Amino acid sequence: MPDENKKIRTRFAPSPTGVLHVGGARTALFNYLFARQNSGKFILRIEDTDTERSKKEFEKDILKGLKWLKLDYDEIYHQSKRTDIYKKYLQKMVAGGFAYKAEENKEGTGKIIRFKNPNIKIKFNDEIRGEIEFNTTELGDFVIAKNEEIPLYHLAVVVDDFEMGISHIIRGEDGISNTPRQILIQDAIGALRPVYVHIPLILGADRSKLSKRHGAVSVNEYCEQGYLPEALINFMAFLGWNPGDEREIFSINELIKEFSLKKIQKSGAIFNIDRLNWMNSEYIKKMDADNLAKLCLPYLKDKIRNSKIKFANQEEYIKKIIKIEQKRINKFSEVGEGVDYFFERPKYEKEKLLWKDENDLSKTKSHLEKITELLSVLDENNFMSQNIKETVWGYAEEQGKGNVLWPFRMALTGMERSPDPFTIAEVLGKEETLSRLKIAKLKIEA
RNA sequence: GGCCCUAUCGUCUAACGGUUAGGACAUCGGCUUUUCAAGCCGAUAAUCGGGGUUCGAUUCCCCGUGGGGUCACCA
Repeated sequence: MPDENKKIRTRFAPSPTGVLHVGGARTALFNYLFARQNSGKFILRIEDTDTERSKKEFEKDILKGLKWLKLDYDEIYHQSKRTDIYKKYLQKMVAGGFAYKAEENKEGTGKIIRFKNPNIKIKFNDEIRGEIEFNTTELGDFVIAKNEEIPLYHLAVVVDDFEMGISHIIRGEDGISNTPRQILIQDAIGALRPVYVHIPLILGADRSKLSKRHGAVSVNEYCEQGYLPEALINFMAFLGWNPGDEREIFSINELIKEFSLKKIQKSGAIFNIDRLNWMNSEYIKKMDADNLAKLCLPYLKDKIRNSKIKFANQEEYIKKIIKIEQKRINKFSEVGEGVDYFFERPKYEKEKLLWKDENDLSKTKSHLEKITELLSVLDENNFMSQNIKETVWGYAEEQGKGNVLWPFRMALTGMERSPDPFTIAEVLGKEETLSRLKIAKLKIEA
């Protein structure tokens, strides 16, 4: 148990050698939650000591992703700007006999610095795994810097965590094997040992660590596809953590309140996009119409521009479509899928107008004529789904619902699967609905 | 391969050593001879194997096995 009075400080320390994927974002989230829960500080540290592999574009991606997820940090550091600090420790370690200069480095820019391994057993406590023991003999005299100016990962991490007063190191399970080296360095520089929390990894479909190969895309791509940050946060939190009861939907504030290191899972979790989709759809269903319309609109732009339908009131028309789609879509990018009939007249074979239990097209034609007749008397301003349904329903029940409603729907959409014809007719409006019914009729006659 | 971590439905997971092993996603079916969806209801589906400890192990211990991670002058 950490000292009650000790300031909680956590950090997320990505290296900008790749995008921010869900694995990294989830690590950031857990650090964020724990810091906020304890009125502590959440620190972002860009580990860009490797100038070869570090790229500004990746750093931008990471920053952008954290911002989108609203995981705001209290302090930010770049290791590339801290070489003087590392140098100081390096010199101290060499002077103290904890490290020594060895052979010339590969670039020929000075001598590498090796840590003088005391070859001891290191025991440390992990908050979620308990005691872990390593024999450091197998580590050898590992390299901690390419030269005094160029520190390597282990040295930089330990110095920074110490200098920044990090109380809890919450990181991926892949950090476990790095821990003994880091503890060795800690002891050498007289640093306090932080609390270690190694969280389980997020795995790809093939059970291996998330990497570029299987869906380790930037969280920003989830943004582009129309996922809500709140949904992604909720989803990621439940990968390796749960509240212990059966609740599933948690806002960030609820997470902050209920998050607990003790309830973190020990084994890895496979990233399951179906579950993310479901969760996102839950959040979409709760959105108000205006906000939803605003966020969906970009995904409809092309269809609107190329539309062959003339809109009486485009804004209303699109809003109605989005309202219909709200129940259906998992993410905003799906809003335009399978709704082409709202933007152009459907194309279909006349045989499609036949309900499965019917084989007489002339009957289908008379049904279409009857629907046309019934709808003609409806006032344009009353051309609402409910009214349309009431107008047609009696006839449909009398003739067999499938016999009447299937061709009605087919005439409007040309699709075997779509929303019901009443809803669609309302959106299309009286004029367009009647036109499509007429086209269907002519098709049969032809 | 060495070292380390780990093991409940297909997936995410719940279960003070005593439960008909629970929930969610996905799948399938019903409400519904109008469809997609939503909703409600229902179904299929799991404690890796072997030894212990115990009156009793999903739970504790050991050994296997499976899975993962890590073994750079990367982070």
